[in-house]
Amino acid sequence: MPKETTKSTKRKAADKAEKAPKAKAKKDPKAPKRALSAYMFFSQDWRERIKAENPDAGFGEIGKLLGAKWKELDESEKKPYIEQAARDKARAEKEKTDYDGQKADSAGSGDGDDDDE
DNA sequence: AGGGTGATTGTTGGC
DNA sequence: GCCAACAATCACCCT
Repeated sequence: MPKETTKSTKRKAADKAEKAPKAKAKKDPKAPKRALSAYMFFSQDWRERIKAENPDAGFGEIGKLLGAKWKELDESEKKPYIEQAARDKARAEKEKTDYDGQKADSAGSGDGDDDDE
């Protein structure tokens, strides 16, 4: 039942251990990237507060503290962050839309082929 | 129609 | 430049 909450999929740590010897994994050549998550906006706003209250807090502290606060916040508190996330999502959406469109446009022409190998 | 997978996002701080 | 916990996400593609 691989569908936990944390530490499960996104574990690039173990993946990075694999390290491609030469075959560079390329899902999408110009991957339009995804969108940010509420956490990103939340952290941007809280990071200063966290450090303000924990100037000694390094990464782990801030990370855990941040997440703890995040869950402490109410939906209304996260709402503004979620809204931003939603905004970014729409942005990423258009990104892919255009990416898909431009991709289909150059499809066949074989021009925009970024081969860095 | 449903499943789950992976990829991505941002913070800090040291080497 | 990269990596690490912390969290969300959710678009992506396949069977």
